[in-house]
Amino acid sequence: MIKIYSKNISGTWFGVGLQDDKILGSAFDVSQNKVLSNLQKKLKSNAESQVYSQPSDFANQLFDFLSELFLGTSSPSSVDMEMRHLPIYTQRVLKAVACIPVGYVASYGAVAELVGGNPRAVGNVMANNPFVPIVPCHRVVKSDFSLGGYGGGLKIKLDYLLREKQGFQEAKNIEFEGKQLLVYPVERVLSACYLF
DNA sequence: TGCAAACCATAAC
DNA sequence: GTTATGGTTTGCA
Repeated sequence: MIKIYSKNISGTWFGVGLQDDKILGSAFDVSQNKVLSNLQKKLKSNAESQVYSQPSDFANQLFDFLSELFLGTSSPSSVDMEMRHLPIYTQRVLKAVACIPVGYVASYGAVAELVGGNPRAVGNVMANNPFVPIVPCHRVVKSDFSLGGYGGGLKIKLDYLLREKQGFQEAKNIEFEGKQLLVYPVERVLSACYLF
C-alpha cells in the first residue's frame, strides 16, 4: 500500500508517496489538489494508494528536507528513492541529475553524453521526473543556457534557479560513475535570461 | 535568427 | 511490433 501525504510549508504544498519508508515520488505546487493528482499520476500505477490528511513523523522529516531543497539551502543528499520499478535508463538519468550541485546547471546534451542516449531522451526523463525536487531537474537547461521546459512552468524553474544562485564563477567537472560531467554556474543561465 | 532533420528512450496503440 | 511524442541539438540558408 502506497501512503500519500501532503503538507503546506510557508505557502507551498509538498507531497510525498511512501512505500515501506522509501520515497516513491514527490511533488510541490501552490495547490494541494495539484500536488495530489500529480503524485498519483507519477506513482506506480498498479499498486493501491491511500491519501492521509496527517503526515507521519517520517513524512514530516521528509517535508522539512523538501522545503530546504526548495529554498536552495540543502543538497540532494541520500534519501532512499524507490526507483527499481522504473526503466534502467530512466534510473541512470535520475541518479546523474541528482549529482548536480546547488548553484550549478548542466545541459540536456551533457547529461546525455554522461549516461548515454540523446538529449531528447534526457528531456523525456526530466518531464516525468517522479522525484521533484529531490532530483533537481530544474538544473538541467538547454545547451545555449536558455531554460528549456519545466513541468510547473518556466517561471517556477527560473525562481528556483534564482534562489540557488551562489555566486560561483567557474564551470567545473563533477564525477558520476567514473565519468565527468561539466556543470556551469547558474549565473550563466540568468544572464542569458536577462537579455530579454 | 529560423527551420529542418537527426536523435533515442518511453508509453500507448 | 509499430507509432507518436517530446523539457534537444546541430547544421545550413
